[in-house]
Amino acid sequence: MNSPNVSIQISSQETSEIPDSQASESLGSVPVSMSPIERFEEYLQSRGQRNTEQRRFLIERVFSHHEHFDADQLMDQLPRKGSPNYVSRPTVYRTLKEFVDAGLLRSFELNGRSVYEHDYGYPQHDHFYCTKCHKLLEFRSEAITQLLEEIAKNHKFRARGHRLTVNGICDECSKQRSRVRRSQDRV
Amino acid sequence: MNSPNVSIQISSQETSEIPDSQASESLGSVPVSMSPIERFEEYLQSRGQRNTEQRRFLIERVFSHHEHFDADQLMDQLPRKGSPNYVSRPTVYRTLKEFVDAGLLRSFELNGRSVYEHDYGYPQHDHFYCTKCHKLLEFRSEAITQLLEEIAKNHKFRARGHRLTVNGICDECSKQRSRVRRSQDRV
DNA sequence: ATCGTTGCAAACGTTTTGCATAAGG
DNA sequence: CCTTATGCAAAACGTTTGCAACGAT
Repeated sequence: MNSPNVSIQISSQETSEIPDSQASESLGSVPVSMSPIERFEEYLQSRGQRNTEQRRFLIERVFSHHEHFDADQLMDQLPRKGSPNYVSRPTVYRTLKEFVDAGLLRSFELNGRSVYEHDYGYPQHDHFYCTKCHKLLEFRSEAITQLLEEIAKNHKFRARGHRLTVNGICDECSKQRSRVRRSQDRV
Repeated sequence: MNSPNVSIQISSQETSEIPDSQASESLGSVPVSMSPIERFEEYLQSRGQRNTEQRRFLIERVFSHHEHFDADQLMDQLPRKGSPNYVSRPTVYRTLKEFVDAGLLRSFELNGRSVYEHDYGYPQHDHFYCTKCHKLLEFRSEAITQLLEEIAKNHKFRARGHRLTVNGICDECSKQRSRVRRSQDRV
């Protein structure tokens, strides 16, 4: 495999200032009253689409735990061809796209693949990406959102969201520094 | 073509606070005394690599003007097969990767392709991405860099840089809003 | 009965590779 | 000369598509 899969850890220690409550209008997430499943059903209905077994199965899996994943990782967790709830690769891709359209998931690109994460009902956050262990760590900062809103306003840019990834070395990897040391990582 | 090519405009109106001078240690760019070409020569020497005609030609092209580009866009500007300074596609890809390794270029992914931009000697900045006209606009904010450094420190994360893209609609497209209006953009 | 959805296979677009030849040092 | 770099062709990668069969409404 070329690019390593990405694992996830949540680091939710609020970083600074204002607690995350009133999610901001243009850059934050939206308060929630339905479950993802209900929300998706509504979405499908509103567009004359059908609530199939595969879609039901996938949404259940995807929202059963909070984790970042890509299409491959999701497929790996699903029943194999021949087993009861098999879902084909194209359908997985198609359905993930629908989840994004429906506002249930957000996606971003990392190492040449699309990574998905919960959006619906999940607070705005950004990521640290450890270039050593390839873990993706979440962090929240209302200050970033506010700062970006201000900057966007100054530039007359109508912001609809942002993608921010801070690259570097996570605490864990920093500590292991002198452990194995293969050849010396290019920085 | 699947994903639209990305054009670039620079919007360097400083957004707030501190002027960009002392580029910060871990997240900013580094002050410069050599030209990109000299710097690359040094890099090659230090690794026992060769300064070939193709590399010289490419670095000259890439640094002749400041613009974002992807491999395709670069290839389009280069001489065709048969012409004097033809450089093959694999070599373009290999060389771009070297430029990144050498610290001359930075790259990020957009719509499933790698986009490159000057790094060496170019100040830290981030981007607005207009989802309507697919233009990439630069903006600079020292405040973001500082905020991220603080957040990283709080999380014991050793930051080595970041990627930030604010998505939305640029001023120009906002004004044209009611002009054509194809179907109503999904938000 | 209709029309959206699925699985399959095969395509796609971007990037990478193996290898023989060319050329820098 | 020795080794790295190049160009070619072909592969690999993640993702998407056309289409016939299927299934929800």
